[in-house]
Amino acid sequence: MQKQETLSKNQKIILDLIEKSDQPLKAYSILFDVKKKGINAPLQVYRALDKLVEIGKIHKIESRNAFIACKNSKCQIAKATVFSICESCEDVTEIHDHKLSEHLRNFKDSKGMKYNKYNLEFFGLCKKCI
Amino acid sequence: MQKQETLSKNQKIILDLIEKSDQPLKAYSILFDVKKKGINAPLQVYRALDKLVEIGKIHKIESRNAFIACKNSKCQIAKATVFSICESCEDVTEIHDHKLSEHLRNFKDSKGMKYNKYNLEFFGLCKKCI
DNA sequence: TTACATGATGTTATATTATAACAATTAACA
DNA sequence: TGTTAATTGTTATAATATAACATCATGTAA
Ligand SMILES: [Zn+2]
Ligand SMILES: [Zn+2]
Ligand SMILES: [Zn+2]
Ligand SMILES: [Zn+2]
Repeated sequence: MQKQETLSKNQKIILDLIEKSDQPLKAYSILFDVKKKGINAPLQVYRALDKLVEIGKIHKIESRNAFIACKNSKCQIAKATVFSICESCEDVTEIHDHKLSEHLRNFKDSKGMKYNKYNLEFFGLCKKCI
Repeated sequence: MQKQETLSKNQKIILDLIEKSDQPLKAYSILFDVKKKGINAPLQVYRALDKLVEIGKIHKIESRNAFIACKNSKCQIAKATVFSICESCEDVTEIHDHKLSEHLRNFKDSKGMKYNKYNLEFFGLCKKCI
């Protein structure tokens, strides 16, 4: 079987929903919303989420246990992500900063570890909440 | 009442345990271990963990839902953390890299957000697991 | 010293997030 | 066409985390 190019039915339903939201969605809120489309169990949601994360269509915001669509065509693989998170209104934005990415991509620690992925989350207050 | 300087009984018990481990511990594994010391409920553990995180004695590894002691006297406040995580053996190390910290501390996004905290997790394979 | 405020504790119950295990179906492909 | 891998559906359960309430201890101030 060749590598999947098209999304499956459940994957499409769930990606659509996440893409329509500009903010991260939680798994059980997704579940609630897709029940009308015949997706009834948490596992169906988590399986689709896993796949979508794997192929880089969405990212997981680890500190929030929530999922947001990737709007950057460049990060087709979710291996290098940077987010800013407002601790007041919980607004989340994916950051694409070339200089920062370079710096992180080139980072070498003192232990000779080989990195293939990173996730950076900045916390603070957005303009509206300052 | 002035700001607390000494840790409470439960906080001490739980910090001791985490400091004895060089690897992150999960809340319910902590709970299991401290039952012999009279801590019986998850909430007692989570309350101590919250406090210890707040004062910078421990850090939460967000992608693993686990807690590790801070061994750096400088990061008394858990506001700027960098970790390397081996995806094979799950070994976690806190990274203190001056240049990287500077870069992250000085990072300004295009939206004018005011940051007071960040957390960066690198994933890969450690020397033993390559 | 009495009242008050704050922080910590103990306890029961419950909410939230995520996976195990198994059976059935669908889609690519040799 | 038979084989394999991916996906789906379903039930149950594991793992992570918080709500709500009562009590106790300690520092501050009238
Ligand atoms: Zn992205
Ligand atoms: Zn905000
Ligand atoms: Zn630290
Ligand atoms: Zn390793």
